Formats: sequence, C-alpha cells, structure tokens
Amino acid sequence: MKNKRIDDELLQKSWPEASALKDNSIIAICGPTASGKSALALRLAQSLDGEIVSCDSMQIYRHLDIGTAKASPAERAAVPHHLLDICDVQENYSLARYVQDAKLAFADIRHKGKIPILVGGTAFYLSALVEKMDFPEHERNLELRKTLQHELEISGAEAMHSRLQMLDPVLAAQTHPHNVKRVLRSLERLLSQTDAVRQCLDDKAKLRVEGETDDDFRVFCLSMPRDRLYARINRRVEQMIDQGLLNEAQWLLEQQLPHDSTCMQAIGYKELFPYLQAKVSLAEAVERLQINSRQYAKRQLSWFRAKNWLLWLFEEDASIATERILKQISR
RNA sequence: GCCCAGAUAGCUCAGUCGGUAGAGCAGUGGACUGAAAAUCCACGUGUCGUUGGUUCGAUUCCGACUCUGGGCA
Repeated sequence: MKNKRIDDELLQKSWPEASALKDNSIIAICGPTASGKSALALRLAQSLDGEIVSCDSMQIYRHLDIGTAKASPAERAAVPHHLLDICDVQENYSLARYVQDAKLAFADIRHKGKIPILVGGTAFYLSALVEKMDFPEHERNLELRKTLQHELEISGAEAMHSRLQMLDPVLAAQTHPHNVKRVLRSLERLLSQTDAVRQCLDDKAKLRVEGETDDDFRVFCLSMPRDRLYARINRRVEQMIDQGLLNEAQWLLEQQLPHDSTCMQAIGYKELFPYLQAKVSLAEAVERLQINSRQYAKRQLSWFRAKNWLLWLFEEDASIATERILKQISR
C-alpha cells in the first residue's frame, strides 16, 4: 500500500531530454535483485557494441555461479564480461579494490573502441564510482583493526562509540553505537591518520583532480511493482535450487572458510548450510533464502531511492526497456 | 463417545493474582565513504475462538458450544 505510492512517485519523475553518449560515457544498469538487469544489459551491449562490467560484490568470486546469478558461459561468449571470477573464495574482496578494478576495465574497453556497460546490484560499489569516492592506501590498517576488535570485546560497543565521539563528534553522531562494524571502521581510519599521512593525502587529492578525466555515468535503475518483484525473487530461488544450488553450497561449506569471510555472507549459500548440516528442512532453508533475498531487494531499493543520479525504469519487458534506454542515449 | 491440553498480531508464542495486552519472526520505511548479498535504526489496535453466567468491570474466573492437537475406548 505504502510502497505503491512510493513507486508512483518514482514513476512520475520524468526523464530529462535525451542526449547522446560521449567518449567518457558509461551506461550503468542497477536495480534490485531479480529485476532483470542482466538480460537488459546483454541486449544493450549487443545493440551498442559494448562490453559488460559487473558491479556485484559476490559475482567477483569463482565457483559461486548459480547463487549469484552470474552470466552463463553462452552469455559471456556473446558479450565480453569483466570483473566476474576474479577472486578466490578465500580472499576478502573490497570496495577499494573494486573501484580500481572497474576503472581498469573501463579503460580497457574504451581502448578497444567499445562502450562500457556497468551492471549490477551492489549499490555501494556503484555509488563509489559515480560519486568518486577516494580510498587512500594509508588508511588501511589490519593490525589496528585487530586491536580495536579486541578492545571491543573487553570494553563493549558503547565504549568504542564514546571513543569515536572524542575523535570526531560529528561522525559519531551519524553512527549508531550499536553499529559496531561502522564504529570500528571509523576508528580505524581516524587513528591511522597521522599528520604526515594527511598531508600526503592532500597532495594526492590535488594530483587526482588535475589528472583524472571524469567519467560520465548514465545510470538507469530497473525495477517493478513490489509484489511482482517479490514473486520473481521467489520463483528465481526455486529455479536456482533446480539448477543445483545445493551442490554449490555444499562445495562452499567444504571450503571451511571463517564465518565472517565475505563469501560466507552471500545470500543463496548461508541459508542452505543449516539444511546441509541437517539442522532444518529443505523447505525451511529455501523459505529463509527467499526472505533474505526479498529483504535484500528492499534494502537495495532504499539505497537507490536516495540517489538523484539515476533514472527509474519500471519495465518488465526487456526489449521495451532496451528501446527506452537507446532512445534516451541517442540524439 | 470419554478424558486431557490448547484456541491471544500475518506466523510461533508469552502475559494479564479480574481494570481491554507484548516478544521473536514476517512486513513497511530509513541510514550507509575500504566486510556492503554486510551492518544498523525506527514503526506493534489485535471482535485475546463463540456464547451465557458471576462481577462496578471478564481476554483473564465458572458453564456450554465450536475447532485443533494428544490419549483412552
């Protein structure tokens, strides 16, 4: 009921006048899970002679194919895909690495005289590219993180938040004390910033501003009415099970990864582990998987709605959606 | 047919020594600067099965009925 109204509001936002692509243009297709992004991107790539760059934090990993809805070998043969299968499940990939990898992929594609088409549902990754977030080397400090983690265990979440408050009251006010992950990350960043490092950052930022050409992102957010989307999600989960998702999950389970590693958080796998360990029934595991997927879609939508740099596209028919986008980017 | 236990929010249940109720899950909205498919925040009116009785007052006590489990025949 309420989301119906929100959908209507988004639809009423009209698109600006069509304008042609430039040399530095990147077409991006985002949207909630199971909205049909991949199919749309594939058509676009074929019509425009483009290449696809994935914007997905889990398709990065090798062997996670069915559960992440990765493009099939046939689709990859038809259109080159970048940033799929570039990581082992033992690795913990990151946003910072993604930003670098994506830029390299864009350059590579342009070098071939083709158009980069960015596709995926990881809103954080997309935002980092579009909003040009900067990630200096210096701020990474795994040892410090360990120390902070240890401190958290003895002093508790509130104490860590108080500490953040002393270092940066504004940031602390924006970060809920219970959100331990974010509190620790903020502390990690602040504590590793010495004056020398800060100076270095400034210099680097200046260089960046002078040297870098801005990418021109043309972002489209594909979606549909909530009940339709949820029905698609539920169906897709069933299909994944039919395609052998259980085997993939079994394989991942056998890798014996630490519980907090990135891969173990992937929706589509973690829900099946309890079943594979005979703790719940298959029906229960599948239902959990469907619920988590729906909740994920909801969080994605919440993220996208907050952005003003994308155009909403409520269209379930891929060929019509393709036409609309082609019209929007030609002149 | 008899006995016992249930019947409370979409689901699982707690509770009210009688003054019309609350958790978890689900749902909705939101946040998000190096784990992000992660993490976190906010939002709780429902004939307390139906119907009589006792009572100033019943979802709460008593009776009958209906339904659902379980047991005995």
